[in-house]
Amino acid sequence: MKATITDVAKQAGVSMKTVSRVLNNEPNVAKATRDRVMEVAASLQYRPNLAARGLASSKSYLIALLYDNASASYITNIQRGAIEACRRNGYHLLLEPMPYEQANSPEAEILLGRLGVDGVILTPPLSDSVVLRDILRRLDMRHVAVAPNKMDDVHAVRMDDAEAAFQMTTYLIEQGHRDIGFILGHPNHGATASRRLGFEKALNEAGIKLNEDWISAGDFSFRSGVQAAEHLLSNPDNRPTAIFASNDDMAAGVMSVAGRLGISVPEALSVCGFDDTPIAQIIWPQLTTVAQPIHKMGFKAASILISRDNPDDPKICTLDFELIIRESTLGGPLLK
Amino acid sequence: MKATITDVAKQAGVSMKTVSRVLNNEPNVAKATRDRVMEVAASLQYRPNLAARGLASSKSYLIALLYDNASASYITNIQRGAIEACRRNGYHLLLEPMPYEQANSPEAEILLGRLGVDGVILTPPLSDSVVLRDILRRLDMRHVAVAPNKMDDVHAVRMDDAEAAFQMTTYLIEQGHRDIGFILGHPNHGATASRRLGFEKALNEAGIKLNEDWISAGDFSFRSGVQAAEHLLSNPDNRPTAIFASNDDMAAGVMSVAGRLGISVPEALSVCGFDDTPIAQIIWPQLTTVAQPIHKMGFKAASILISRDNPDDPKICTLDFELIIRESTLGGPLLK
DNA sequence: TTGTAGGCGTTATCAG
DNA sequence: CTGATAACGCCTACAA
Repeated sequence: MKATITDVAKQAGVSMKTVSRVLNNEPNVAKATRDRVMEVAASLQYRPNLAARGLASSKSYLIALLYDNASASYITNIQRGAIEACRRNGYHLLLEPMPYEQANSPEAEILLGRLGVDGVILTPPLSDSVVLRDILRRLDMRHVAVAPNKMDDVHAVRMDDAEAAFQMTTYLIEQGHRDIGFILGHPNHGATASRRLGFEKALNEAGIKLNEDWISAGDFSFRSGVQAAEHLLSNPDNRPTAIFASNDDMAAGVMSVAGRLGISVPEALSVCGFDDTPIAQIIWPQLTTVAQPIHKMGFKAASILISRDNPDDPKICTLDFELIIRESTLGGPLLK
Repeated sequence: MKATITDVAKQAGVSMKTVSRVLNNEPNVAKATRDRVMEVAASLQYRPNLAARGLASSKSYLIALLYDNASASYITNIQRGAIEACRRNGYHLLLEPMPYEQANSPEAEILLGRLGVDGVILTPPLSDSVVLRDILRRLDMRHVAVAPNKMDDVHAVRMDDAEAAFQMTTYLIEQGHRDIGFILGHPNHGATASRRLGFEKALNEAGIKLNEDWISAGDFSFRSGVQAAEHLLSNPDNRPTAIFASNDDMAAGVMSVAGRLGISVPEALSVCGFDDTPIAQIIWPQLTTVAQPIHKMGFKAASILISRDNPDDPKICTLDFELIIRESTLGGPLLK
């Protein structure tokens, strides 16, 4: 049979409350007592029972990560960060996939209701669902959104997607490009609008007229990048000299089409992406992109949930991004 | 305040035990009673408290997924499968990363000890650690290994890696290749040895003498594939006509080197990988590879842990693989 | 600095 | 078929 707190208490000749105090690092325990308890606990291989602890304290020491079919690299990075924060505080991370469509349905409330966790991390595009955030609020569950857009009603960890897209576009313009194509992300994602905004703002400030025809739909998938590129590059006499895809997978799609059409990258076409996923360094030429601090975002999100201070006052944490310049954009018109 | 089982019992005019019976689908409840309880429970938005249930039944309804830095796509697929099985049974999946080196240290026992889950899924390379499996047995924790090699002392979900490598190599030989290079995986992974075994067996049966020089070290990373390819392709007068990489990332590395050296794939060099990760369809030409039923493995693994039958008799479940032939190998010597 | 009593919300036992 | 009552292992109050 497994040792319980009572066993430890008996062996150590103290009350169970004292053992509890020692185990939870509470003050007001004599050092000698503390040491003795620790010793006995170790010798008995005592492990606190999470369920019992949870029942008594009405805490579960569990955090749930809610996600839709985000890219594998994105989701694993968020996970790593969140788990790191959990480990430091004796928490564990639960995985809960939830299709975006379901977020607006009654099922969502049921699923969340039985979850019984201390907090929930929402990742895009779920973090953009107002309905979902309402449900969470109604259920009185702490939650934090990992999201690109500003929200003042919830805790949020974000990155300034618009600013990043602005800077990237400005960089392309500085390379001499004036004919720049843009591939949109999945319409459900808030990031899609933000990135487009930054793109358009940069063109605007540079006095370049927006060519609506060169803004092409996409959904963050490689395949959609291929289709968008086929559209953007279809007219040999009038095509962009640079294409900014809203993520790396779609940028890879562009490169693949360029290769097939004999358009050499970066000499005849500059390509850049967003996210700095592993693929950015695997394709050739390597991809210019925006590195998001995804790992750190996961860490921050979990930390906010775990910390007990000011649970009410919504806090927004904006993290830095970084432009990663690689070969795929080193061939702008200015170089010719 | 949240509704408890007692509230439901009062409202429905029955005892809490009866409510409990209804909720757990136990027999011996009159249909009328059952319906009434269900109704009240719904109207009260009653959700059973996991901690309380866990305490009383000494079950946590939690399964942990233990993993090292497996590839993002591998780990997310396992996750999806495992979660699916969990959901069907009211379980949840906990994520526990653990570096392979740590698996042999005392920390592992501590971490696992406090985990308090009903079962553990081990993924490669952790599933190959005898020490880790011993710890789990000592802690009396149910576990199932997702692993390529045969083990008769634990529950295991596996795929016949050796056979898959054998078939793939045989396929290459049938295409007319006799000079075939092989890139090994990470030495910590049991899959590495199995795949090599299958490769060598195929050469053997075809009466082709093994060229040790053409078996190159790797570690499953893209970078290591690049290095291995640089080695294998270094001598223009004597190089393999096909390279079989132990996974897709390394195969992508090979293609990248081939591109740089002006060796066209598949005309001058056939390349194949293993795993059928997304990258296999993103690189060009698309990669011939082995599709593992990773999702299904995760599902099976979780199902075994959840099911309560024959918990002692170790069961091994071998799943099917599939050879996926794509462009990267459609240029063997026979075609010329 | 330490201990005692009571309860957290379920499930299990055993009687009706 | 149903119900009272006792665990389950820990934490929170409140005493001492």
